[in-house]
Amino acid sequence: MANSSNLQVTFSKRCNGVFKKVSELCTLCDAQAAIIVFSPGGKVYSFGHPHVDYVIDKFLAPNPPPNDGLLKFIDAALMPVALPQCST
Amino acid sequence: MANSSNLQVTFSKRCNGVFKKVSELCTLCDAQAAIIVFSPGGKVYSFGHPHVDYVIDKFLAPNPPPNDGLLKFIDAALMPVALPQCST
DNA sequence: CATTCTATTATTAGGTC
DNA sequence: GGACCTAATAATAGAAT
Repeated sequence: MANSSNLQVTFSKRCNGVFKKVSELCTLCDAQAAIIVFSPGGKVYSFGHPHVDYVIDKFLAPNPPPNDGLLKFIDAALMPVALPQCST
Repeated sequence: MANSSNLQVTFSKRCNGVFKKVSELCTLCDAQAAIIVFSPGGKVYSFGHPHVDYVIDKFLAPNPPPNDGLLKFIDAALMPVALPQCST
């Protein structure tokens, strides 16, 4: 593809193509899926089956010990620091 | 497709196809994207550019102002607590 | 931006290994 | 589960609206 206005057109077409593919994957194969796309222009497009948020939640909070990825980071951030002891 | 073992095969093939399409969308169109798929068997497959978590954060935390949602939560978690004063 | 058109290219189901 | 093959189907770039 050539310049940056064609890029936007190509993005539109391919984005539609991907969304269609994801939709087909869900309906034909009985899968649950979510896709989030930020265009070069900054706009966000999303699709999810049964819902985007449902799939994200399921992804972020898996049943067997959820301490992975970002959640692990948050857990670390929430760890209480050792407070200075007050000597009387 | 016929029975349920073929369904698994079809899922594998189509899932790979979708991931390739998403990958192409990112590289060819300079987009940021994340996709999460739960197979009929319950296994999870994910892909994201630059990272799955990055895109999810950006999706969950709308831009204006940048310190929202999860990032805000992390900031709050990192805020120093008021230390008890030591009275002499 | 989205849609339509069309020749070209890529994906897919089904089979086999 | 994967990798490879092939005929049938679908997606895509580019130009125009």
